[in-house]
Amino acid sequence: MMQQSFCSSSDNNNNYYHPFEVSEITDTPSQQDRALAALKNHKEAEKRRRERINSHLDHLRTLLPCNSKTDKASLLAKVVERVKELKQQTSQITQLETVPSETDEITVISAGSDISGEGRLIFEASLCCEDRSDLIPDLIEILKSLHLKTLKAEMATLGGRTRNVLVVAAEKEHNSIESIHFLQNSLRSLLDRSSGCNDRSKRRRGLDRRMMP
Amino acid sequence: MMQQSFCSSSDNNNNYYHPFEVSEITDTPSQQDRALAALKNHKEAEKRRRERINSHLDHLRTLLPCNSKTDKASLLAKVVERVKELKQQTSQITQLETVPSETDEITVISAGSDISGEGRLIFEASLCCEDRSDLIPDLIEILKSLHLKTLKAEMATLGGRTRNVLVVAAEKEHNSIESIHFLQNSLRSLLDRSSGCNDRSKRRRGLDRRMMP
DNA sequence: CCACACACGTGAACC
DNA sequence: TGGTTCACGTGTGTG
Repeated sequence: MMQQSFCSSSDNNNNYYHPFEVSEITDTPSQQDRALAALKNHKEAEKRRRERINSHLDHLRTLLPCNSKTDKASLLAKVVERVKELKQQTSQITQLETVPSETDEITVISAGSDISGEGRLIFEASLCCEDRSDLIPDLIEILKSLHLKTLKAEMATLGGRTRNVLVVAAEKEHNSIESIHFLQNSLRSLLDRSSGCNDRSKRRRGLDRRMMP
Repeated sequence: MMQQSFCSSSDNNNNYYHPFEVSEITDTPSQQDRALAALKNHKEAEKRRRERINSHLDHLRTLLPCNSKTDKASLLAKVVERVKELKQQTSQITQLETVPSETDEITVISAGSDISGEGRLIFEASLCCEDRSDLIPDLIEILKSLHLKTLKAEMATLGGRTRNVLVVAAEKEHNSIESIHFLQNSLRSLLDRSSGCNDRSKRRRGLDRRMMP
């Protein structure tokens, strides 16, 4: 190790004051000094870089379920897993358009947009119809019967109409297309139950109101 | 530098037939062989280790909003931020007890349980009272007026009673204690508006029904 | 002794 | 040019 720094930087020859110390290289003393200083600089900069990286790694160790003795590689592997996991959990929990419209609507779409498909199937179901007090209980019953887990629910009411947007997760063992159709049909029957008791004469109660601004 | 590759891999001295090539070292030829093989092994193992770490770093690069040319250190800094952010987002989006009780209740608690206090203030507000159709719009109006962002809303109705559990976030510039009291008072007035029109004679409509099983 | 993981100093490459 | 980042081979410590 020592010979590295020796032969690379500290070699100096043709020193005017100590000509015998220098033998085979043709650098001037000033060139020597400069090279030496550069090497020292380089060494210190590299050390700072290592410290910066390691400090971030230590920080990550405190954020994950692992002690301070876990490998760098294992730690990074855990980090990768955790980021993927958290990303999937939160990717669908974002802004949705929840303002009720004047026309009844049912939409059920697959929302598994991220690449890592190792999680559950995620759907976004939207139901827009006249408001009624039993709507939510009925909706809950439907989700329960279909074994769907609600990750997020947004509800907005405006002028007697309501829009409910649900992000739901189905277990992996279920078929994606089937689950979508079941949910669509169930919501359709729910909407049919509501029709006939419309009350369009209600005045709008205010401006845009949404659960998640 | 050269002597590294020289003595490590490509050179093969310690030839039994040229013992004089080794002069000042006291190792026997077999010892030399073993040392050389060990060094080669070591070199290769270290390379594998580097590749393992870098492969995880590359994987992380694909998971974050950054190109493939970002620094290791900057990348790790981004990862730290992202994990903290996602952790906070999802730490509060977990199971909550949402079954309505027979007694009216209002609770507002600070839910900023994670150490990193650089995020928004997070509260969990729970309101349990008789169900009425205007409850949700009124609740939305309150959150809007207090500039609170709803991260999660759970609602359950059971036998004409309802429990709403909200996880809300307040901007950093607001005072934590003040926001809690404002929210508590607003919910109290909301509950007062409901009282007087109770309808306890309603039969329970079913068993436990909750939005998020 | 060997397998493993880490820090170090250095040359190369890129602005 | 100098400043910064990377890969490399090596020394060292721990199990």
